[in-house]
Amino acid sequence: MAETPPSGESLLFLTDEQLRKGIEAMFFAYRGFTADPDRILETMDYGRAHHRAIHFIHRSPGTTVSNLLAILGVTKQSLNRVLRTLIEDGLVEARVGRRDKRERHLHLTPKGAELERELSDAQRARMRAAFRAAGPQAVSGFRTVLEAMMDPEQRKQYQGLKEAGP
Amino acid sequence: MAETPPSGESLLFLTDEQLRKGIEAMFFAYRGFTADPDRILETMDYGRAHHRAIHFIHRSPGTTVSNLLAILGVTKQSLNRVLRTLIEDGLVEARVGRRDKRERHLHLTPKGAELERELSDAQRARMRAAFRAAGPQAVSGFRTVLEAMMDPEQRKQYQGLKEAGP
DNA sequence: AATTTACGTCAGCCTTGTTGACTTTCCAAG
DNA sequence: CTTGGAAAGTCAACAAGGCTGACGTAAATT
Repeated sequence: MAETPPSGESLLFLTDEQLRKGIEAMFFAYRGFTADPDRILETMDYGRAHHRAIHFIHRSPGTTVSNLLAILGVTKQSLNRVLRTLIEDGLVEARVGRRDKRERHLHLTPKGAELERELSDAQRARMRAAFRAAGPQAVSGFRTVLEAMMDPEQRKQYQGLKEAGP
Repeated sequence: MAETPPSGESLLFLTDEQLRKGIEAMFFAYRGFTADPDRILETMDYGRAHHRAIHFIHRSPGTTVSNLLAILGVTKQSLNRVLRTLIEDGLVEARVGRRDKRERHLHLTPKGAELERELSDAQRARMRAAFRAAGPQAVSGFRTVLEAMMDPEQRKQYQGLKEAGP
């Protein structure tokens, strides 16, 4: 495909029209991105907020409530409502910290892990199809732009949440 | 089922881990994407729903309510609430259709256009910075992947809303 | 001992989405 | 001309999921 040369002249990809296309691409794609899990969730009593909590607990088992708060960027009251139902329904387990007993370390139960798999399977299937159709080079660009679009704090969360903290 | 075996060349960009990164990139980037307009909107009595309406009316002046409904993917009751306040506040004008007087053709007033500019300036600034940092090739990939991630209907809206319909 | 931190909870509010039922307007087909 | 149905608007009721503020408790820190 005819890529623009990296020389200084073609800054055409920065025109307002191109930017508007980018903005709308984000809007429409995000809808597609959430559509599949949403369909699954709406058959249960859960919503997108539950999905997010489950996703990040799965990603970082043993993470604390305040860690999750920082990642999700919501208030503790809002998160607590979600977390409470997940714990009541036996999808999430909150273990009191060994070293610091004020902390609650969050884990998915087998049942929670099962729902997580169901949700992320659906979401990954779409992402995989999109990735495959677009090819590795496009995927690389996709990730580069998205990362550049994040707030610095969010970028840090994105890059390095390998360990759940001390 | 198992992973598709790497057919010679690396399909490593389709691993579950890579897909998970893509999923989280979408999540965090979308937050950044909406952050700037949200900050502006919260000082007024408006929310993200108002922004979306204003954006698409600006994009397709004279669009009808049902057009907007299809683009935004919400119920007319939900859209109507937003639209009503925008009309009351003098940001949007609803002109009765000439050919079909049931239709309302939506236009931004000067005041509405001013808010649109303020909002999209903020959003474009971030998008521009991200595009510039990533480069044209990455931007191309970004758009390719996002497009592949949309639902077919959304993709159609994305590609061809040049004209406001018959 | 006093303060700070982590978490939970109650109460109340807002935005933005949903359904369902109903009316008005008006184009177009019979 | 009548009528069916599409387009638009409205009212009512409700839910999810954000928010703030206030308060309580246990545990760690100073």
